[in-house]
Amino acid sequence: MGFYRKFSSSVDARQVFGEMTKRSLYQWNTLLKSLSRDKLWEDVLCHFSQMFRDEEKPDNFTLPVALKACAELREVKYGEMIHGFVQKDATFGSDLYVGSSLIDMYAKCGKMAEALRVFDELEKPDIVTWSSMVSGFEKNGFPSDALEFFRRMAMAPDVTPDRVTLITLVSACTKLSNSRTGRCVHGFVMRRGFEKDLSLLNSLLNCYAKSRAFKEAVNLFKMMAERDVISWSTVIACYVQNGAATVALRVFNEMMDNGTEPNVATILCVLQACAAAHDLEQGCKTHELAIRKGVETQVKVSTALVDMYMKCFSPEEAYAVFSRIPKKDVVCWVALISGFTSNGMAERSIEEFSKMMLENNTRPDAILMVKVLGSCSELGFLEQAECFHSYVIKFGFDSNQFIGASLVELYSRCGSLSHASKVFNEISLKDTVVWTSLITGYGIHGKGAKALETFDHMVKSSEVKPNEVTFLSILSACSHSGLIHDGLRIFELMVSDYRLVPNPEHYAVLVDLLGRVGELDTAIEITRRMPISPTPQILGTLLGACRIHQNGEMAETVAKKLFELESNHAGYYMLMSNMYGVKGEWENVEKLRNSVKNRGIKKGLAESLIEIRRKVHRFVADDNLHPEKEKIYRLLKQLGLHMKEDLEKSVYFESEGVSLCDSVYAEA
DNA sequence: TTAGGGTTAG
Repeated sequence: MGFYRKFSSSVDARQVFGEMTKRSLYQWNTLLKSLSRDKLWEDVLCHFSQMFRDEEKPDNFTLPVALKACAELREVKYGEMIHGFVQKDATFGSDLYVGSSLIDMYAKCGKMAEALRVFDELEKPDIVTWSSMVSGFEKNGFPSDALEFFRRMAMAPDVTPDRVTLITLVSACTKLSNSRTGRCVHGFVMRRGFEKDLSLLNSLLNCYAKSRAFKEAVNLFKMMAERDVISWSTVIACYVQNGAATVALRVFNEMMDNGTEPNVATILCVLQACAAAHDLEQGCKTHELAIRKGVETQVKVSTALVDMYMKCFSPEEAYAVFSRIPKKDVVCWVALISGFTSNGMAERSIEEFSKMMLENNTRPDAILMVKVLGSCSELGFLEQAECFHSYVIKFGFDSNQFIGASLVELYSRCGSLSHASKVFNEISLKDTVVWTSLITGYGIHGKGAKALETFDHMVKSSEVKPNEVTFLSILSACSHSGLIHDGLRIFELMVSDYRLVPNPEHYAVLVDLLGRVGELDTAIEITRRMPISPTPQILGTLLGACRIHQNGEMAETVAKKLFELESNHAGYYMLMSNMYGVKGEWENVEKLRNSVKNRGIKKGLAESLIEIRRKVHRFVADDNLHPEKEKIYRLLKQLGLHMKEDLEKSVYFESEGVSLCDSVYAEA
């Protein structure tokens, strides 16, 4: 047996090797293999160099191991040296093991031209060398070249793709979001007898999920004979990404009943589902699961928990998790800061941001800055906006388009359209988001004509195209300024010229536009004729319009439908109750309020509370409306309790910012 | 007696 034996670790191998006085080539190879098995790449190269010094000539077994180490360490210079050695010796020229290792080394070091040169010199490449090329293109960000190379391979004689090739290919399709090719590969997989290959099917599942082939993903999952934790997690994430968070949670429970043990990745996507479904109960259960598995303080898990608690309207629980994170990164700060803002606590966001800057061990990035500017814009203090603007310039973020757009939005929300348009004009490369921000700014200040002018300018003088959000902004601007004909024209433009499919929000704005000017019949007609079924948001808007124009009969019809769809949104009940109130139908008011109480509607109340807070903030932020904003703002700090105690009254005044603020002011 | 390519949930 001699030196050869299966070492349980490279430590044993090295020890035995060290004690030897004379080493054969085979013994060198065994040692190198053993080191590579333990991923001790530096040691591999170190011993490989030693081998040269001992004048032992490496053979076709040694070279792949050394090249693998170069690939893993991205040591292209060393790899090139080995390549030089290979070229001097004709015996290596036709060796496919050496060839594929060279290709892989160059590919991993990002040198695809060199990899291709090696490949082209091979007389008869086999499946592994072909696959190495496909994988190289895929890894270096050229997925379409990977597909092209695969096509070349399919034409070559004597090579048949195996499971590794197919997995690489599916990965390329995923990167291209190309579910069509994914489907072809799927067909091939089934025909060639790979239909039971779990990793391959999981890759396909992921490809469908990522390339918006929702139905295909679900169908594939349903017909899989075997599923592992990856299959389940992929499909759960797929449901979440397609807006079906409740289904995602159901699938998760099915997975647990099935006896599949969840892991960190599962926990992460389930937390996302809880956040999207605002399901605090399931969220807490998942939190317990994370604790039991000992992964709660992993920064990704904690971040997902912070996000979940924030989206479930529990900012203090979120903060508790956040404060336990041992190594905070910029992403978890983003979750905290944006979470406070969306809970109507923008001031807290700014405080936390200051803390982060003081701690001085996390560098803000562009995303964080966008969030902070967003928090600032919720508060609406011009001086603070200017301060953050100078910060943005100081740290060199001002060339970022997203930040540019946020600044435009910030200044317009602070009531300074002149600052907003100044920032806008200074942005050299204006993308759709930047244009949209300015249009939105004009819209929220009731400057519909300016918004239309900007929109026209965007369409005529720039190369960027308006998208769904731009249309939502411009439609909303028209609605707020009562520009009904322009609004209808724009809606038509969106559908016929830009071929954009209106989403429920667009229909809601359209209904709002018509509702505001009393065109209730037309609004109803539109909800009947639109290709989607009416959402609570659309019906809610319609109900709001009925209230403005005091059309009780229509309101009751709409409300009936609305309550069927959304039975626990307190705001809609309050809207209806308000209508009855105005007409003095107190019996109906009482009936509705009781039904709210009996249903134990809480989440809806929390949502309304946040909405109200936002509205008050915005109202207070507006310079023109209130010169004493600082004073009121201090009072608003104590708002939480006041609002909760007097919630119904607050909701009652929801759309009249002035009355609401006055009532808060008076109370305090 | 020893050697080469791969992926997937977040």
